[in-house]
Amino acid sequence: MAKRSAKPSGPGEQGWQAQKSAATRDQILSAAVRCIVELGYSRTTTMKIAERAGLSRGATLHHFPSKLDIIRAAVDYLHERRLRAFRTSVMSIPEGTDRIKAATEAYWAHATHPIFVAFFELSVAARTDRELRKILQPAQESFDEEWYKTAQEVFPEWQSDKAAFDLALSLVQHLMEGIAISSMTHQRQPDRDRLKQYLEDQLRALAPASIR
Amino acid sequence: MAKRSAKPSGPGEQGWQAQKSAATRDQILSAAVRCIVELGYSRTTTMKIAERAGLSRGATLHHFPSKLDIIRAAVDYLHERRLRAFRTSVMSIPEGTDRIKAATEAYWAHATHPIFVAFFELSVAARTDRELRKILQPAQESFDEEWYKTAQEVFPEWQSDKAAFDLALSLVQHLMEGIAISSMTHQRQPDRDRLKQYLEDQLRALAPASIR
DNA sequence: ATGCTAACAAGCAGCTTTGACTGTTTCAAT
DNA sequence: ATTGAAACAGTCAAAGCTGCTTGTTAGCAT
Repeated sequence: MAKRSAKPSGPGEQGWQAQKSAATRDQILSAAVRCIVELGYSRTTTMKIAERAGLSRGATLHHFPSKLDIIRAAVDYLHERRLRAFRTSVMSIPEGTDRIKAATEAYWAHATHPIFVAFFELSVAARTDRELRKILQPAQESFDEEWYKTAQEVFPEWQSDKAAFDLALSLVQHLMEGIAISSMTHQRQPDRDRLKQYLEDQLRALAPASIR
Repeated sequence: MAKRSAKPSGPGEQGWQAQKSAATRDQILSAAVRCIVELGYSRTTTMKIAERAGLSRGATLHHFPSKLDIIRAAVDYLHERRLRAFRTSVMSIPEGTDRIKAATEAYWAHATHPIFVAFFELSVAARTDRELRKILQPAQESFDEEWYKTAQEVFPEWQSDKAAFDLALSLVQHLMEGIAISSMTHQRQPDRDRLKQYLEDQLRALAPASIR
């Protein structure tokens, strides 16, 4: 076998083992998320996760001693990525463009992303699973806060009419998620685009004139 | 033991056994629905169902040879009651009243009813369970049709503007269900009443002047 | 009254999943 | 080089769930 770099551990770098370990951890969590999306939460087993991660079941159990530990880590993993994806997509809205259209598109992209599907699966399972709910709740609340703050940053001049702003956010959130969930469970939804267009129009009506 | 009526089986009546059997069937299905609502679909087992129905597991397996048979029957059971509840609540709207308010209240009552919760649980499970989806799909489609027809009957003069009518129905359905689902998973939703009021206002804007 | 059948009860075998335990290889420090 | 620890792999017992099969009671027809 080829000898690797003799230097064991630089200041910022980590050793081979730690690096490999982190990579494997990510593989496991990624596999767990894929399982949740493809099989649903209840059919997600440690074996299926290991299989998709290309590891033995013993290996995954080495990194995460119990199934719930995987889920716990997967929630953090999902939360981080959801926040990042959402923030970057919203923040990348150019100055002069139609912010309302861009923001609704951003939320729609979020609500149809596999990450959202995974969160949704977990949320539904958490309804009847106290342990899971305890794990999930902080992430949900954190995301809600963050998305509210982000919206405030994108529409600073809307803060003059806080009631309308809050209503608009609620409307976006619940309607978008209603449509997205409906498109997950029922497979057809003929009015999706029309509803999205309608939502945009209504948001414009709620927004101050300066946003239009 | 007291002798029961010697007449074995009148034309419309059924014998003791058949009557008892039907009652037990209903107990089982009712227990199954309670399980789905309280435990979620995946944690609903034949043992838990039997326990809640006050029967042995063997007895339930006598009436429904497999678990999926119970689910199949439970879907029909739910579908029937959902339709009946929805129809009666909508049809009982008095002539002179605010039909839009009454109809939205009716849909809200439907979306927060345990029957809807059960259907929702099943829908989510069906996303990743082909067998269950095959069972559920007809009931879903049937309900969608029925609720569309019912709405047409309640608002006959709205049929002049079919596009607006369809949009309004989609809006009600997706927004209401979005709110309802959100209130199942997240436990708080401060803007629920405000959103409901907003929805009503928007429906009035979509409706022809004759409805107001 | 006497079979016959339906309504239940109870136990058993097989499968799946989980967590723990044991063994093996690879890395890193002395 | 050797020793210790971490990263894996594989096996095992325990528990839960399902469906089948056998046994018991109660209604129904002849």
